Amino acid sequence: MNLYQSQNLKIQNSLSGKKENFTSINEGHIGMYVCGPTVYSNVHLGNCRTFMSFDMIFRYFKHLGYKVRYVRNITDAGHLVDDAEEGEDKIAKKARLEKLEPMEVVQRYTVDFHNVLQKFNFLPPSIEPTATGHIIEQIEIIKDIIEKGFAYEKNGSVYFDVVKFNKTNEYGKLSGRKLEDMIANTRTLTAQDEKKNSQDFALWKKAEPQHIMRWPSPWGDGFPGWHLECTAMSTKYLGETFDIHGGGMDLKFPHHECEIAQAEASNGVSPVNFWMHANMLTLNGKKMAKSTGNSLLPEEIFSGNNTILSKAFSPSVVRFFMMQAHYTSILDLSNDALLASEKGFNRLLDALAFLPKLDTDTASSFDVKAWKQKCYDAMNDDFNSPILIAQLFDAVKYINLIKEQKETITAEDKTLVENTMYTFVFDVLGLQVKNESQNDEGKLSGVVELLIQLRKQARDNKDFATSDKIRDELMALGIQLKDGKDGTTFSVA
RNA sequence: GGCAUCGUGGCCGAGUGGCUAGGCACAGCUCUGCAAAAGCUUGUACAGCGGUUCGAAUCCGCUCGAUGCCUCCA
Repeated sequence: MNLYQSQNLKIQNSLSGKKENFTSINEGHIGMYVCGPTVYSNVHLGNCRTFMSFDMIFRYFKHLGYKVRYVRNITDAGHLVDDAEEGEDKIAKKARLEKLEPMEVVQRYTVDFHNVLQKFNFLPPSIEPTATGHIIEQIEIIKDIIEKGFAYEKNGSVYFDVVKFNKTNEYGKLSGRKLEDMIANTRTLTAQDEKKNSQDFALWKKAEPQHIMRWPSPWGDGFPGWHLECTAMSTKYLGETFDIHGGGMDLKFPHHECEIAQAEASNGVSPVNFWMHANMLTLNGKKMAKSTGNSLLPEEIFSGNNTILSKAFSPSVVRFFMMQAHYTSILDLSNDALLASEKGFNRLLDALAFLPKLDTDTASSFDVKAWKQKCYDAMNDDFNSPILIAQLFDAVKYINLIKEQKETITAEDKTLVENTMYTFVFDVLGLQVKNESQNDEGKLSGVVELLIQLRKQARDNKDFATSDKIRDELMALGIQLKDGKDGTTFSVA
């Protein structure tokens, strides 16, 4: 029996606005699609939060015993920048500025993206398809939508007829918008002469002569519209209707709304059972976005090379910080919050490291089985990682009290606590024990151990002047000695 | 302007019609030669005003404030 059969998982569905019991379309299997990054610059921390939320979700599904096909695309075809730069997409623009081929830009930032995700300990998705690798599929969908009467061609471009679609379907059901309101409130744009209606969106865009990224199509040379790639790739790899579609909150409208329209127009069925949206990471109370410059790169946090934070933070600390908030809540990044997370995370790791050394007893003074289920209950309630972490700290307290001999644990329960802690901390939350480079650390610890011995001799001889000198001078070098019952340890700041 | 979300103790951040979230900081205690570190213990908060209710921080209304989307964006 698989775990998922005994755990009652609920998921907040953006489509209904409610928390719903989760069942997959095919027993034991889950198809999940998450909108990936546009690779025209370095991935920033805000992007990472969304992917991290879904990484945690992916990990929990796997832990529950589901076979998951997790598809996360790479958008490498670029989108239009704005009307002032009609016909030139983001990737082509950047390429010109940097004197690079568009695919060179794509390659550079795809590599950067993967590097960052690896540092954050992300599991790779099952399939990571690219938009440019699925031009044929996208063209086929456009042809299909035109055939079904929901799109029209104009001057080499193809547009989706939202007004017509809305007569038989409901455009705006995901974002809670009404088409009439949208039309009434649209700002007048300059270059929408080709569109029948302001809310129509491009499925295919004619390429101007200087446009580098271009493909032949039945409507002439051009490139696919903004929303089509996700429909093409999700349908290809997960089917016409699949279990979960995720992405950032900011993609809800228009991107995901358009995806629904395209899929329904083409396949006649609603594409997704559960729409999940991860909320924004803010910096100084504002959304992080590359376009406004209000952003932090992961590398800047790991290195401490930035003007916002007082020190460097490891990927696991950042990950722990993010996991302390629910994925549907806005999370504000600050130095104080990261410092607090770092301390808390270290306390968790310390307890975890001590766990195997605990003495066991004939009885447990703590209901370990009930605690374990509480951990599952937290995750089953729409992946509530902050509650899970609160439960983990309950175990930390318990472990520490056993250490102080104020609580007891049986050998069997100890194993259960160990397994459960490891499962949730490492497998589900994806946290890692800080990995210090072995070579230099080895030498350093040899030297410090020697000084610790000398200090102990001095202390035994009540030569506190010498012992304090060793302690204080090391502290000044950023090496802190920690006196415990079982001797002295140290940590490097 | 339209749509939506949110406003929780010093800070971060869960939750929710009656029952201690948790982390960090602060304080007290234990430990210590003194410290530091570590551990334990404690803290009673839910923007404002009105309403519903036996009971609301939680539901409803209004006000104020913040944010997101409406244009590429995780």
